[in-house]
Amino acid sequence: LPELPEVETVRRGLDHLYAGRTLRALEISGARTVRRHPPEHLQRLAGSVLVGAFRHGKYLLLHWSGGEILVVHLRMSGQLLAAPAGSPRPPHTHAVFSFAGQRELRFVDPRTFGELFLAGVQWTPTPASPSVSRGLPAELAHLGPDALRVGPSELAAAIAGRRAPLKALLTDQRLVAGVGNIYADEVCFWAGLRPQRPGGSLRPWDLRRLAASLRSVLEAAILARGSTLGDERYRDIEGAAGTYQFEHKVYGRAGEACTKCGQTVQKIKMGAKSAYFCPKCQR
DNA sequence: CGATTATCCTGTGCGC
DNA sequence: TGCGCACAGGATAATC
Repeated sequence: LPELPEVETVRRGLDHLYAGRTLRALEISGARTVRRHPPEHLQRLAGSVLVGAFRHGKYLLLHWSGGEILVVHLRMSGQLLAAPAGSPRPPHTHAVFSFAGQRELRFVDPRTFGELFLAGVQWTPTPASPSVSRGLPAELAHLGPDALRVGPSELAAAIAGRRAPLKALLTDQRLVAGVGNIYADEVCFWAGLRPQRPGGSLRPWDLRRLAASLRSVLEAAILARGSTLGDERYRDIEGAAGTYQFEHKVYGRAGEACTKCGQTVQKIKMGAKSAYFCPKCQR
């Protein structure tokens, strides 16, 4: 579910509610929640203060006073929810972080695709290897630049000359980190480009519009605190829905009239995913 | 090298 | 009502 705007909204909530607070205890109950190292390793965070919450693409990075970095990815159905300690826990609560001041942070994830792990935890220590690449933990070194920090020329370089469809390039986290199915479609709409256009077919002005659209769509979506779709799976850390779904131009609007030109919004299959676009506004 | 496909899961909504 | 099936915001490994 969550793409960059939703993850950024959660990040801000984490920073606001938990930065500066001491983690008293943590429980990991989900069998698949921590899979890159033994779940017990997370216990070393107990007693640490959350220094701050950061984000790269769709990954959250929680920095602790002991120097540890807890990486969180919500994948398809994960949520981080703040709650008073002891209040009833929702179904599929796989991890609970208990902070000083009787506040809990729950990791809830029905589909169990989401994960938590401590960055840099190795099965066997590798003394000389640098654990940070481009300022990121080694586990995230494969990610491209964050979609909000990518420059127009950097974006153009990732797309120019590529045969793959524009949407596949935009959602390839190795090229640009943070764009998923919803925002790829919305960015393509604002850029006036069909999602199936080969990257290499884009002209310089197309690439400029694309870079501008990427930024403006993501910024507007963050202002709206993300998109909460019909299944209500995305909620911010305090349980509030986002409102950017009301501003969607094409995503999920197949068969409806384009708000700009009145043409019928089309839905096509691109690989396993659907893509939505306006055949008149997007070429 | 690049594009499809299968996989990990649960929940929901649809057609019959 | 109830059943089976398709589909869902993601990422990655395998396969052609």
